[in-house]
Amino acid sequence: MNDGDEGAGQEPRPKRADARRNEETLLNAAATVFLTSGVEAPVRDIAAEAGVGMGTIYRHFPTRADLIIAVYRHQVERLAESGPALLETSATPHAALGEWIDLFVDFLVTKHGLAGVLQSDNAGFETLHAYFLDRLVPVCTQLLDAAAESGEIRSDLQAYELMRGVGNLCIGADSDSLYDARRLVELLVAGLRQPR
Amino acid sequence: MNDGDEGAGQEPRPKRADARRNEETLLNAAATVFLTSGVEAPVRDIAAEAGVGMGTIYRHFPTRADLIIAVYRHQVERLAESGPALLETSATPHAALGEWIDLFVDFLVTKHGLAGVLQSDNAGFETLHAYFLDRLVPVCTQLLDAAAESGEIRSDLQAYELMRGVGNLCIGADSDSLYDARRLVELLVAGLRQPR
DNA sequence: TGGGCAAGCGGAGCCTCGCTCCGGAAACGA
DNA sequence: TCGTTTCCGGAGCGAGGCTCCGCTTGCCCA
Repeated sequence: MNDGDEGAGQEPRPKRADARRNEETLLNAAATVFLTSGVEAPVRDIAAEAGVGMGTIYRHFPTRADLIIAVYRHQVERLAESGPALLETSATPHAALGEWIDLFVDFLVTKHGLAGVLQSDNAGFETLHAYFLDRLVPVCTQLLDAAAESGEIRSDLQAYELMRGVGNLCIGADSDSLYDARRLVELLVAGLRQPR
Repeated sequence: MNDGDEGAGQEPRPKRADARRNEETLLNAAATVFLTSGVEAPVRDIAAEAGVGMGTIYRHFPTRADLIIAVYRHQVERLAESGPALLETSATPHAALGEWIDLFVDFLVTKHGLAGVLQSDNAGFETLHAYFLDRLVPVCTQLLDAAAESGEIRSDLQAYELMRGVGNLCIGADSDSLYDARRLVELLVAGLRQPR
C-alpha cells in the first residue's frame, strides 16, 4: 500500500528539471553497466558512464541497493503480478508455482551477480533484500498455500525459505558454466511434492 | 596420491625455526579470527592477532585461499574419509548419501562465510574451490553412483552440481536466522529420489 | 528582463583493504 | 665470531566506497 513513487504525503517540492534528467540518465547508465560489469560495478564507473559526478549518484540513490531497486523495479513488479495470473491459467497450483519459480530464476540468472548480492550479508543491502521480500514473498506464499491446499505438496515450508533457497541456488549461475541452476531448482521444487 | 605435506620430492631445505613457529602461530590466529569475523576478515586483523607483519602472512600463505585451506584441511580430509565409511555402515546408499551431505552442511554452516567464499567468482579463490572439488567430488560421486545403482535416485545429476547446489544453499545460514539450510538441503536430496 | 537564492552538481579527498617490496634482523653453519 | 641466507615487518601503492563543500544553474518573483 502507498507505493508513493513521487508523492509521499504532501507534495514536498517539484524537483528541478536537471535533477530529473540526471536521475533518468543515471538509471540508463546503471542498467548498461550492470549488464556488462554486474551489479557490483564500481560506483565511479556508473558515474562515468552517465557523465556525472559521484556526488550526483549518491544524492539520487543513497545506497547501491536503491539504485539496483530502481533499475529492476519494473521487472520485479511484473514478476509479482504474474503470480496470481499463473494461478488462473495453469493446470494445477503446483504447476503454477513451478512456472512462477521458473520466471524468478530467469530473472535472477540474467542479472549478473544479483542473486549473490541479494543474499550477501554485507551492510547496505538490507534495503534490497527487504524490497524483494516485501514484493515477492506474499506472491510466493499465495502460490505455496494454493498448492498445499490442493494436497500436492508438503505444507511445512515458508515462502521465505523457499525463495531464499531458490535465490541461493542461482548464485554464480551465469547461463554459462557447468552449473545449471534451473536443474537444481527443479529438484528442490520436486522435493516439495507430497511423498504420498 | 602423493599428498606431500612436507616432503615433496627431495627435501629442499629444513626451514628455519622462527619460520615454522610463525606458521603455527598464524594458523591459530587465523582460526580464531575466522571464528569471530568470518573467513573474509581483513588480512591485517589476522596479522595483528598473530602479532606478526603482513608480509609474514603473504610469505607463508600467498593467497587467502591457501590460508583457509590450511586452517580447514584436517576437517575436509575427515569429511572425505567419512564417505566410504558411511557407505559401509548405513542402511542404504541413499541414506549414506544423506548422512554425508549432512556432515558437509554442518561443516559449511559452522564456518562463518565459508560457503559464500567457496562460490564466489572473485579471482583468488579458484585454489580453494579446486581443493574442495578435488577432495570431495570423488567421494560424492562414489556415494551418488552407489545410490543410483541401487535404483533409489535418478542418475542424471553430477556430483559437482549437487555439491555446488548444497554449498549454495548453505550461504548465509549462520545457525541463527529464519533460514535453515538443512531443511532446504533435505528437500533437494528428497528431490533426487526416483519418482517411481 | 534581471536579480536573488535554494537546489543541485562534481570531484578532491579521506578511509579501508589487498598486496608488494625492500631494508634490516635473526638464525644457522663454519 | 663472522658471513651468508632466510625471514620478518610495515611503509606504501592502487582500487574502491563514501563524504563534504565550493561552485553552478534552474526557478521564481519583482
